[in-house]
Amino acid sequence: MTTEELRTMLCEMRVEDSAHLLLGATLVSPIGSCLITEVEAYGGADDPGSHAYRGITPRTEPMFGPAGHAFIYFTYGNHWMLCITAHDREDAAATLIRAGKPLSGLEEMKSRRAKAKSEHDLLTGPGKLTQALGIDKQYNELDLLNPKNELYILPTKEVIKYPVIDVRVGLAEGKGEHTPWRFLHPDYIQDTSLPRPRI
DNA sequence: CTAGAGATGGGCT
DNA sequence: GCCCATCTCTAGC
Repeated sequence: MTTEELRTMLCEMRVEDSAHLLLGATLVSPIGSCLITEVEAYGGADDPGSHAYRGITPRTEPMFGPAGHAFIYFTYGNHWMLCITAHDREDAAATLIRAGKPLSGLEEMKSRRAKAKSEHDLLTGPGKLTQALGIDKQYNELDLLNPKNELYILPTKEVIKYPVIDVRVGLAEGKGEHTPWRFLHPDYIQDTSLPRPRI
């Protein structure tokens, strides 16, 4: 699959299928790269757990834009979250990158994550991953399917046939907390964030 | 190992 | 003012 073929698929697929497709892909930044081991899907007007649930705002605008671009937002006073926008229909959608396995730039990632107690702690969480890879608002809305950009994604060589599926993390009651839109790479289940998947 | 709570600041109800 | 798609530290097994 080429990046342009991935773009076409993201445009046409439901967001939960896009999330599944992004498992096992490679995320590259100027700091280093990683294999994507955990993702979550977020929708729009039908998804009370999504920031886009109440419609478009300056912050959520990228979720309503073209597929394959970065949606990066700040939360909890400390953390940047990286999402990849999904389908090009009227409604919003994006996939949150929650965890990864380091592929290159290990030393640079360690120096950016001084508080990590082990290599396992480097990318096992959405805020940890952006900190380790140097991802912040500067890349918001960037086209992630153009390898000429500083931040981009390379498609997985083989689609993960049987992802581990779980409910999404951190959603309050009534916010779609039972929707099974968390996908984990079965071969790297140790490289995913807490809480542990229920399976 | 687990559970609980504090930190922290931008967005919006 | 309240709400977070979180991380880290501490206390207690």
